[in-house]
Amino acid sequence: MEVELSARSRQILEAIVEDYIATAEPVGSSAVARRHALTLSSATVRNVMANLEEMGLLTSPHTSAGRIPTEKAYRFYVDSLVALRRVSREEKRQIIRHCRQSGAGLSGILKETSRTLSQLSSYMGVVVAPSFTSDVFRHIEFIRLGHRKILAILVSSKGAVQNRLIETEVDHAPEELLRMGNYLNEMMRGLTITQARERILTEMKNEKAQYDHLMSQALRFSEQAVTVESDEIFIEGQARILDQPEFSDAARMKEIYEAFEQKGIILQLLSRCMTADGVQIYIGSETSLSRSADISLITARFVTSSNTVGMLGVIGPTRMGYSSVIPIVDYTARMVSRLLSET
Amino acid sequence: MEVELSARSRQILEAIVEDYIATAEPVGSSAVARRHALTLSSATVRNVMANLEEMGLLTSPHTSAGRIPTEKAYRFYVDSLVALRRVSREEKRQIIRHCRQSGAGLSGILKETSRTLSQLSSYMGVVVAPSFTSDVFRHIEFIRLGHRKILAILVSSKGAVQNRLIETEVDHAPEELLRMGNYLNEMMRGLTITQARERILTEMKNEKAQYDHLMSQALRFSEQAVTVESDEIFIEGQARILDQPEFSDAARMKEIYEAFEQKGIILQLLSRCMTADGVQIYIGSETSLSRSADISLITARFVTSSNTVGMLGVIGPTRMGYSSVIPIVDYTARMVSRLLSET
DNA sequence: GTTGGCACTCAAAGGTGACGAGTGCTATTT
DNA sequence: AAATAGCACTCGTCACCTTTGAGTGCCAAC
Repeated sequence: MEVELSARSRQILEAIVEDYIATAEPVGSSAVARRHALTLSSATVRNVMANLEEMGLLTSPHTSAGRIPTEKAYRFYVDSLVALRRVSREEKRQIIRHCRQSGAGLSGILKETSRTLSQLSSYMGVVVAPSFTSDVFRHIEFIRLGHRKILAILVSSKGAVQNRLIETEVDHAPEELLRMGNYLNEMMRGLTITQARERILTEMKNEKAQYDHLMSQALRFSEQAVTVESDEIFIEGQARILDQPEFSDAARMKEIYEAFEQKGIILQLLSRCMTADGVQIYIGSETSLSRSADISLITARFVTSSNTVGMLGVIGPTRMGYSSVIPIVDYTARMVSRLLSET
Repeated sequence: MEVELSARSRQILEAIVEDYIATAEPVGSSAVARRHALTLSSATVRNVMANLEEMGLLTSPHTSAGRIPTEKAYRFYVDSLVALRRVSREEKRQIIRHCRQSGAGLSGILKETSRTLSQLSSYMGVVVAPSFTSDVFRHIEFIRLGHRKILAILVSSKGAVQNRLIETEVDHAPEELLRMGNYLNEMMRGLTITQARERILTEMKNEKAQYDHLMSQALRFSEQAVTVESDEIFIEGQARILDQPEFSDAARMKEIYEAFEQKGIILQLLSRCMTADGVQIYIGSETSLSRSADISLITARFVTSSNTVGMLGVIGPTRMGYSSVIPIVDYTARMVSRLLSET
């Protein structure tokens, strides 16, 4: 889908896209001629615009309104027109400060990052925690909470913690639990969570384990503990999207909010981005989010020292301030990667 | 603010409130006379309605519309008119099932509860986790994650887990961390988190501790670990509120969503409910949530075996189906209490 | 190739009047 | 004296119309 355009057409298209991003109103030929101090009359611009419309880059909502960029136009815009803004010193400061300040483990950092993204972009921030499964196992522990109830705590080397309540058939003494823990910690040292899980399953079939009651118990408990729940995902700044005029109507918004309550959808979407490096941009239907709502998504992945991969980004209207959001997402991903690699 | 009303006035008021709850439209005199098969003409109803308006229980948006209940009317309605529906067998089944199914510790249960509340009421469900602080301390543990980085894990007897990343000045060997943990676990056995915190602070001034380097380190770490973050709060079903006609306008909704992003506000609100037993109902301005938005809140507290208290409830429009939501909240609170007391 | 001019289109905004739901008052019935 | 029927009145809603103006497309002129 290569688009060939003369320099002038490009210039005009850029002007239209940026105008529309700024105002959310269809932009007319005279507005382009005036605002951009091109040495062109509106009539000429009109001719060019007619061309662009024919090429599927613009549409008019009706005959006597201005024109609106299509998805294709946004695509072209971000691919070859947009002049990326620098991330300002102040923004950098904010990103770094927020990354660091949060005290409460991995979740805390990521949640704070999501909030920062939302603040700086004025759209929604979204962060998907690195999948636990490829993290390296660090520690497992069983704590007796009460009669026949124990809490399993699983810690990865990145500080991600997962805990799970387990009901047991018999009551276990703390010493037993300690021995189980030691046994498992020994067994799973250095493995990733996925590997650990496999190891547990093979061990369970092992003859020796089957005769040692305590060991078989330990294996069964740990099998529950390493079964990973759905990934953590942080979406912040949902209210901000209401500022966008195109979402001021209730039906539209409902669609979006419902999409987001199904966090699974986003997860699926984002998992696609995991493979590629650098900033990824999905415009409108490319997001395969709710059918019609004009949503765009700018994401980048971040990595940790143990090579697990997470995702962060910004969700906003197609009519989004790409020139400033793209660098922010990029920079934030770098910072988070650096922070998480300092282990 | 006692309101004295004749039986007939009460009946009519009830009819109006319920009609309005059902339709969200101002209700007129003839509608009342007809729908309720009272042996009264619309003219008579009009007289009564004029009375009720004088008493501040009704308002008319304009001369020739029907009338709308005021906050005061809702208050009176829930205090002395409403006929509570039974919780249906099916609803009970759902509540119980959802409470139990969730595997992932306390947070999981509470989140699921919030979702269930939202589903059954068709409004928003909200759950505030029992404040950790009055929970009994169970276990503390330090895990070395990497160079000069340790993870502190604090577990309460109810299975609530809090973890915190700590950067240390020197690198600690696992054995040291183990000894610290043992020391602290011994020291804080049987105390509540609050008491444990105090204990730590007094110990830190203790001479003996000041000379034992390891001990003083342990105390400093644990002090960070027991410092409680903001309470956990689960709000589910935010999209549902968009179904309510009175919130179909964007400005209204924005107000609400912003209020909820500031979870602190809700927390403050809910903490008031903690003291009282049974179902609490806050109507409109009583919620002291966003000034104007017509929001009501139905809450009940739940308790755990260790006597910590959490809050759950439903947030909806003032025009809410009180007769069915109140029993649902009540029943859910009882179930959650029972579930959490089974330790 | 660019431009000015002009006829044309169409949504948005404003105005008008019929309609009807609902009220308040009063005279009348029970 | 309480309940009702009747009636004039109010006022928002709806359907319909006109006006306005931004914007287009096309053509003839530069």
